Amino acid sequence: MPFTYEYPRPAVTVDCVVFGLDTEPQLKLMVIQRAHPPFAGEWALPGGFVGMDEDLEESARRELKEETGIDHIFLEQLYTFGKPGRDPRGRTITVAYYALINLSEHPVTAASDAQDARWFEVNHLPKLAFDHDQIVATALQRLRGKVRYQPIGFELLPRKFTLTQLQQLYEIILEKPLDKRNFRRKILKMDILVALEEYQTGVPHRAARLYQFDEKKYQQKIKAGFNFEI
Amino acid sequence: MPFTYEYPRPAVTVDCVVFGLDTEPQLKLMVIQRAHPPFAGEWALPGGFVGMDEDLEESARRELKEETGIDHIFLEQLYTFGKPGRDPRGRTITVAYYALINLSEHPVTAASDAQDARWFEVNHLPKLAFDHDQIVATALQRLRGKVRYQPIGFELLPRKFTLTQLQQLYEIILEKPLDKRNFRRKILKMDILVALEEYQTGVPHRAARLYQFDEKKYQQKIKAGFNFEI
DNA sequence: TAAGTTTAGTGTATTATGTACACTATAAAG
DNA sequence: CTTTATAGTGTACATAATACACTAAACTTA
Repeated sequence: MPFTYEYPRPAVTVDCVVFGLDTEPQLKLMVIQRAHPPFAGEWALPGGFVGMDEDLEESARRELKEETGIDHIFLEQLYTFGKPGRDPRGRTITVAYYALINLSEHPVTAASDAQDARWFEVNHLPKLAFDHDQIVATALQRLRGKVRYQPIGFELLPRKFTLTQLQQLYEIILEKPLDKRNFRRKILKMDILVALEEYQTGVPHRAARLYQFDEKKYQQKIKAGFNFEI
Repeated sequence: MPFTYEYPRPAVTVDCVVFGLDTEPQLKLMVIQRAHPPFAGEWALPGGFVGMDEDLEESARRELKEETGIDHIFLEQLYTFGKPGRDPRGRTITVAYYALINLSEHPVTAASDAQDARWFEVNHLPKLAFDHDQIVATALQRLRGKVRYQPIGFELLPRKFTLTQLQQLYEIILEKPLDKRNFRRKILKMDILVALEEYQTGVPHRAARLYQFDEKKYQQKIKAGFNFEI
């Protein structure tokens, strides 16, 4: 049963707001330099057109891989932006996704569509093409809101991490200092971390214990209605 | 600067999940009976195609008005559904919105596109066309999550309401009983309600005081980072 | 090898918030 | 004026949030 009338249709794209964290205590954003008009040479979010037989999230993952080499990461739908005029080529609706990634385990290689792919500190972003500034602002708001009551922050850390790293992550996202003892008590009480018999290496001072996020325990606690507020 | 290549494009629609409440302690959902194929005669969410020069929210409001007569209500973007195959006519991406409405102040009149528009209790919904069941489930989840930390529930009540009505609303949405004294203390402490010098009428027992939601105070408190958890 | 430097790791007292719980007040109906 | 139905109120107890400072361990360097 095909469409009986054909209407003029908006173009549909996906865009990805990819947040990353490495050793520096600064949240970073992945941006690409556009190879083609409009806005050729300017910075923009990785993204592109939705394929006719592709699910939306699938499109987002494909574009991200094509343009930045990033694959297999946490990705969640953010919001859909569709104001007429947001793309000079004509009516375009974009479904925005946001992603979290641990930089030290995911090298980035600019590819095909993009001339260049780079990490910028979220507090020092260049002007972005289209309405991408607004999309990033929305993503930051979502991230800050969500991290407060869902432990998504682990996605930004290596698989094994110290409690100090975890605390710094929360401090960066929430933009406020946290008390070490209170933070540890709270996060350990959630009982979703496994303390490993391993310690940090290569530091010129006492080595910290490593922990791992326990996805299974977390899923169980969710079902039981447990509260993960920080 | 027009598009240089034209791709085949998905169709883009909006769908509205409209929750309503009247005197019965039951959350209701607005559904329409489809006048045309596909799924002619079946129940579905109000919605339709996005106009080429229309913002997404504008489309949602227009469709809602055309199909149900409902206008000027709380409306917020929910999620975008785009799995290939979700519409038998061909690839269709729908941007879903959810709305809250006070039934006693908003009569519903089925119009044009829809044969019939009706309220169903959310716990006794008929099978819905397309993937609309899933969209409703997502909306319910969002409503339950959101009502816990944002006072959006007022949208479901008349402008002037009693604290008992407000409490019942929370009990309906959260599906659990709340303590009267604790509830009142908490909600009044937020200081976003105005106690009126007016009382309920027409009840065969002591009349309850009426309150009004104070939008200005609420906006101020939001800016000050106030917490509205129930 | 002792002293210095740097971060890891730990407990307690105080305050604020959440929770559980039952009676009196008021208005209308009969 | 008694009955019925809902409105409206306070307190004691348990739990959670907050503020705060020292010792432990590992490496560096004199």
